[in-house]
Amino acid sequence: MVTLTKDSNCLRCGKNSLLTDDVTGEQFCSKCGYVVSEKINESGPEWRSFQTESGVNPARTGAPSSLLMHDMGLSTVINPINKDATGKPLSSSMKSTIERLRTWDSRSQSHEPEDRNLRQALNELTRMKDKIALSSNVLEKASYLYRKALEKKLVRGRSISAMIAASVYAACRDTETPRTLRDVADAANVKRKDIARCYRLLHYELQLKMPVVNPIQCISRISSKLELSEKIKRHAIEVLQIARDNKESSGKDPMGLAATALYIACLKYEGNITQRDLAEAAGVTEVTIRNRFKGFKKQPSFKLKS
DNA sequence: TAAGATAAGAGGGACAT
DNA sequence: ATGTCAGTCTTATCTTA
Repeated sequence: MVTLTKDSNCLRCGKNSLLTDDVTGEQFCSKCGYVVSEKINESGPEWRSFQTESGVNPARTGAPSSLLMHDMGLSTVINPINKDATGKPLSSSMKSTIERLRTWDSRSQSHEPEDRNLRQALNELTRMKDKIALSSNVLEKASYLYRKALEKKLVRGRSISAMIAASVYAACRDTETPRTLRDVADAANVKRKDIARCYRLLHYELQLKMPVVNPIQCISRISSKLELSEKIKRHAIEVLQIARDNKESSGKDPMGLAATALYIACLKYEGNITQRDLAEAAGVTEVTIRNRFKGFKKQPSFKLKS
């Protein structure tokens, strides 16, 4: 789940104590709590491509994953006759294995336009990986979803970039990796609106079951940007729990909720954080924070502890 | 200068037509 | 399929303390 990455120092405190959450791909400092969400370091082993068409040098691939190669790493033709190298018939278990391999083999080779489409999408995916920190977990899931979308002909008439971006967003949601639609849109250079449309389509057509975004996860992201203390974070989480119990949080932007909770916490302790600071860090407007704030204040069990 | 208020507009879900 | 409605969020501008 959490592993130590060597040779990387925290950007804030300089200590060699960065940890990586393997699920979300997020790096954070175990000493000061700084979260690196902009870039992911090359810390894994070097993986080499399996496919060496026409004798080219083995290239370094983006991630250690066969799903990320457009043909699953299979680029050979499998003999359609069920005999082994010496001409004897294959055993039944081997025969079924070969059958399965042939299925993938034909899938990777028979649909030329789809294959080209997938190649392009996976290119796009690797580009996005470099812009926002994405774990291999998310990348795998995203490419899996995109394959499904291709299968169902959902990409027809839509832009590849938008659809792969939507797959990435869906993968993030599914793995509870805190990335907003906006983050993904910026990384993909696609309009937020278009990705949202594709995401809804994926969600509907593939019958995806997504966990609800927990605003508590947004807190650490925002507070890391503003270098807020642990005390404030804890208080903000309490505020969020009260809000959730009062049904004040349903249907609201989780980033807005998290920002408001932090704002309330900042009012109690260290008061020199403004709405604008929080709004900018959370990627919402000040007005949203104010509206949430108004809603929070209405709750009977909520008291502005001074 | 930070915070609050207000208004107009976009986008999407629910529901009825 | 298309339109309406309530609700959310954003942008912009003005006012208040």
